[in-house]
Amino acid sequence: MLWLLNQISQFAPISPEGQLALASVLVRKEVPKGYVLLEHGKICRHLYMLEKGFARGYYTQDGRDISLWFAFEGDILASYYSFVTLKPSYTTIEILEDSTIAGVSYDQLNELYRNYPEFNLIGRLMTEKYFIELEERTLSFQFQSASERYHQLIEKHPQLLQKASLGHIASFLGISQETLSRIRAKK
Amino acid sequence: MLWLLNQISQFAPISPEGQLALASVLVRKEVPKGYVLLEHGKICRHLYMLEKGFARGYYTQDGRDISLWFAFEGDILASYYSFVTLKPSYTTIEILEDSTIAGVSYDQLNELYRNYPEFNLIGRLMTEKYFIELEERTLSFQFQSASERYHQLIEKHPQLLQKASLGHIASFLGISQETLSRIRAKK
DNA sequence: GAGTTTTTTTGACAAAAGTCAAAATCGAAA
DNA sequence: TTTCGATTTTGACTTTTGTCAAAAAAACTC
Repeated sequence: MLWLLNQISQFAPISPEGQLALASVLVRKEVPKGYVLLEHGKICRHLYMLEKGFARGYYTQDGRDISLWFAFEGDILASYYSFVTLKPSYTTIEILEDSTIAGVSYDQLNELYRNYPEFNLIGRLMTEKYFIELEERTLSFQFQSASERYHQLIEKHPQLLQKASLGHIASFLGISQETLSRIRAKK
Repeated sequence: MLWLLNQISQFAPISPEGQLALASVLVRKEVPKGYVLLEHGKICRHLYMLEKGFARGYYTQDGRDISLWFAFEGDILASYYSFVTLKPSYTTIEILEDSTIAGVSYDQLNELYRNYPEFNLIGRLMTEKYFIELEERTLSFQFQSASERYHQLIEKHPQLLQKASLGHIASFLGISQETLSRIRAKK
């Protein structure tokens, strides 16, 4: 429990009452490798943070799946889109390593927002953070070649090579697995 | 003034006091076509909304500029990245049609956030909205061909063809102008 | 450790997109 | 209207990436 409070209060300090209220609704779970946290087509009703482990989100298109993101420790596990709009998620969330997750349900979070407005500040700052990260990713598609995107990704997350398959990484970069293999081959 | 209050309160109702406070710090400006609202390298210290007119944000790379977004009425004009982090903006914001803009400065907005916490809710909801739009754009790069991206863009914003040059649109789609021209040629 | 399954790499070819240069078209100004 | 300048299109060619199939390598199971 403490861990998540700690993570969140890095965005903005939380009052003791807020901390208590959050702690009382927090859910903490151990989930095994292969577990599907959110299924395509279902509504995302929980906002989890990955305390320990590894996961990814992906779309399915014409039978093949395309990675949207990888989650490391401290990252959010949710379909923002579905969680915010309460519409069915396009994303499937798959646990890739035995993990510990902690989070709150949609209803509970909105209770928190209502009763402890300070959480709106945190919510805003976290959303801003993820917005900026996503912006960077969008720009990488617009500006960089596949090879540049790959090398930059590996530089930022060297662990990724141990944790995810090349197929997962290739689809994340928006290229075929063969192209990624060739990028890796040269130099 | 009323217009902007109206727009914003679509995200969440604002108390009369909040409305007054916002109104008292709002800036409203007429800016001519060609005006540069934010220069690359400068810190974005204002959050404007486009009341009327048309604008775009772009990066410059190797002498050529690449459109990041187009802004229609009701859209935000700012470099989120720079505004949130107070680091120099990579984006340049250019007014493409005589426009009316309305907004607040960084300091004033943070005063509002501090004195009227309800604005954090609005800030969060607006950021969420833009996050989801950006997510869609990112996916389009990962999933769709240039041709699909083009047709979808035009379907969503038919006015764009009247307002922006093909060069601007091509760079927004992440392709060369010649490729866009050829996409348009076939059917 | 042999055999099976999955992942990764390689080869051959096709399709998509980029580049450079020139031509055609469009629009505003004289 | 004519002209100048910018935008858009077209042509020829190159580079990048995709696809399908097969081979090689790695990981897993018994």
